[in-house]
Amino acid sequence: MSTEICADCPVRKHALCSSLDDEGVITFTGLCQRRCIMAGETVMWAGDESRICANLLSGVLKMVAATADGREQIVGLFYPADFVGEPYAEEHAFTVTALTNAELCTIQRRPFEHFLEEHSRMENLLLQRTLRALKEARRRMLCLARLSAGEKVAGLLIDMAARAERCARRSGLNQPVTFDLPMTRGHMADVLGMTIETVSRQLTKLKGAGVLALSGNRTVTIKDAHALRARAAAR
Amino acid sequence: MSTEICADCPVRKHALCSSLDDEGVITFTGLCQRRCIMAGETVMWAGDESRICANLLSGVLKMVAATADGREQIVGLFYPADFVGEPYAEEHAFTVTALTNAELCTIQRRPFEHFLEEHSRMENLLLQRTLRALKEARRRMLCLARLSAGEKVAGLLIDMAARAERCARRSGLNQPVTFDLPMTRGHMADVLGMTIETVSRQLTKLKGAGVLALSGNRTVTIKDAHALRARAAAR
DNA sequence: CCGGGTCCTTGTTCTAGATCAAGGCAACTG
DNA sequence: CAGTTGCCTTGATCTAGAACAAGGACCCGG
Repeated sequence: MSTEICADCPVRKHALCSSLDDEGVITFTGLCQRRCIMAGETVMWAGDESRICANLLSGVLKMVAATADGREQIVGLFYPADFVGEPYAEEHAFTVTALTNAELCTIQRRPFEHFLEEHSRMENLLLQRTLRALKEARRRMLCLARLSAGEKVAGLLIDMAARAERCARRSGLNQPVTFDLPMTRGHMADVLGMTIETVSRQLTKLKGAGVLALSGNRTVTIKDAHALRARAAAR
Repeated sequence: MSTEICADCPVRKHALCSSLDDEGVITFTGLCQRRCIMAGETVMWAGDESRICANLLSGVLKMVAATADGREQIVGLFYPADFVGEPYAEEHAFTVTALTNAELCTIQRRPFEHFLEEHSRMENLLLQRTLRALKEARRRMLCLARLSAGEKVAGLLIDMAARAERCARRSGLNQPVTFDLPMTRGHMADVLGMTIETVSRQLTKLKGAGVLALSGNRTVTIKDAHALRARAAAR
């Protein structure tokens, strides 16, 4: 019965849980609890005690670092099947907030750490994912520090298009030369370390150059992927 | 006999190996090989096959990300007892170069991964370190994207002073209100995502304000730690 | 159909920091 | 010890992008 919660899990093939055998899943499920989150709602607050971790089932979350005087930087985005939380940390270093409505499969941090000890395949998978996240974060450091506004925006569009494409594949759809941005201009600015205005201007420029078409605020069509890639330059 | 290599290991209490029991150490040592590196020498090249990992015994290394056209960003610094390398990755994403003469304890990547499988305490320690490195990288993203030149330099000085202090503690010395920068202005600029000139100007400004004293190019004395902290602002 | 959100675009001005340029100061080298 | 080299400082100028400001498009509730 406790496995039933997993029967309809949209990410059971991709989340951390994919490393578990049937018996492991049953134990794990017993420790988990599903939770729905509304867009804009915060899941973890920087400075709060780190009590829960979670697998993201659906929706998109942002992880935000902030200075004392309120400047903000998005330091990570989470998509379905991603693991969220800070095991082994006493308190959260960052605030995690939903960009869209979302669903989480949560687990208490301590029991989770304990579970890892006894399920080294999951521990190993988490290690591999953490290493990948670290690599990604380091790449982003180069982006934030050294790329121009144009390069940043082009790069982000490519990332988001790739993400959309993968999701489309998964759900069997096709051809996402057109896709919806999962975030506002403001969030794009927060990811790229720029202002809303500059993001907007760069998009307008890409549109003017015939690289993109924009319809509505969120829908983007990549008309010239080659040109877009050229503008992203980096790596 | 193979353990002898560890007998004089300067970091055996702090490196990944500290998670091993005697028998583990013996096995591990058999897989390791010490290697000396000259300042300026590169240990791993971005794009090359990821064949080795290492524990740093002495010296300081930098990890550099670069764009195709040569812009560079230091995305990580490694100090004694730190783990270097990219397990589970087919190729290196970043270039690792010695800032000072250094000594490494290297191990082939594949055998290392295999060893982790069988020594879950080490795997767990690596996981914890990787999580900490990730947190650190994310903090740095905020720094790179949102802090002013003055805040960046003040913050880096505080970090380096703290690092120097810890090393001094370890080796039994005291009072490192005065310490040596482990890097040139150019490296500081590469860490902070700015230019040499701006770093230099910020240091001159701090000196002028009586916060620091500079003697020679590398030696720094923090005269007013409180003021320095105030200038670092962030977090 | 109106009023007030929220989000986005566009124009103008301003500035932090990059870029360009010129020395200064040690430390080596022959 | 004159010359070279590497690293650092300081000054002058330039510019990408921030900051400020205004208005437009869309949506939703009454």
